[in-house]
Amino acid sequence: MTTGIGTGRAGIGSAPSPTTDLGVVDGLVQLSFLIQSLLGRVAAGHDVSIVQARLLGILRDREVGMVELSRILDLEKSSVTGLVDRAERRGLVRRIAVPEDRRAVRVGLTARGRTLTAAAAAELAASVADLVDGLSPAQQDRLSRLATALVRRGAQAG
Amino acid sequence: MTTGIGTGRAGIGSAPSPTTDLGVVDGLVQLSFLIQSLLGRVAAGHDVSIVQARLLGILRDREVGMVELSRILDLEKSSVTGLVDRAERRGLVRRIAVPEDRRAVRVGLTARGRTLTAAAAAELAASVADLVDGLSPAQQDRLSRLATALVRRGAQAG
DNA sequence: TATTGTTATACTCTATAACTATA
DNA sequence: TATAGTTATAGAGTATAACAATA
Repeated sequence: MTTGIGTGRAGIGSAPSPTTDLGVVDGLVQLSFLIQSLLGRVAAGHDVSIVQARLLGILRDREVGMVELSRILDLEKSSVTGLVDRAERRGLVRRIAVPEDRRAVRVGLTARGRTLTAAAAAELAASVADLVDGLSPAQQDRLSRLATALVRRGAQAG
Repeated sequence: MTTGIGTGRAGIGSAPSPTTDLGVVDGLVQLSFLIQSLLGRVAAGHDVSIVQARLLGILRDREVGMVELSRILDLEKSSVTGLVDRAERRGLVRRIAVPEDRRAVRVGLTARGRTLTAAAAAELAASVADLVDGLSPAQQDRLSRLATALVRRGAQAG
């Protein structure tokens, strides 16, 4: 990967032999870039950015208000306004008025957005599956558990 | 995390009990967002973006030409020009002429860039270490090996 | 001709500050 | 007053296309 980020104890500069373990810090950091790269390619194949893909993914099974979107995406409200504007302009999402609160809107997928999201999710799954298919089923299972544990812990810590 | 990205088989919508395994696809995707989030916070603490931090990390132990940077970062040459321009304007990197090839430049860290990079790398290491400190040493070791294997495979597949 | 790098242009993404409308 | 959301503005990040200089 040669991302160059991490502690550098096992970076590309220092004898990158195939048997050198990266360590947990560099390993996780470089793995995150690799997964983001896969995600970026899948998204680009549908002419959307990673952020747009993330927005679509969030909306897959629910309609979400702007404030909640900004919390989930960790973005300012105004950034979400622009994000949704651009997605709406491209016919992927729509703003839906909330009868009970006339200040609020909920954002939901259009039919086109739903189609794109389903296709991209399937491609991403295939792409990641391809990445891990060199691991044994037991290793894949361990990896899945470890990733799940970290994600849960990360969700707590914020 | 509720990133919403992945297959959705174990997404936030479907009974997010603490015992549900995310599966290897969603687990890796959500983990990648978590790590990137940690990285983004560390970088932001030094007033740089993730991309800028990545650039600095690459330059930690070598000087690199623009074309090679664009290959490593997977960006167009013109994007790298802008990236290096901004980093240079902030005194973090400098362009160094190459005597043997008067078209070329090599980009290297300034003293200030080096200081920032060392501090940020240490903070990132601490941040990731904190994330994984709930895992047993054996689990951390397994995780490190699995991440390393995937990164190596990803580097091959491109 | 090929390679290295920059410039011009146009978009997306993001934050800050100020604003409107509704609660 | 507080909340939901937008607008205005400025800057970072990115790609495409065209370019200059050197190999």
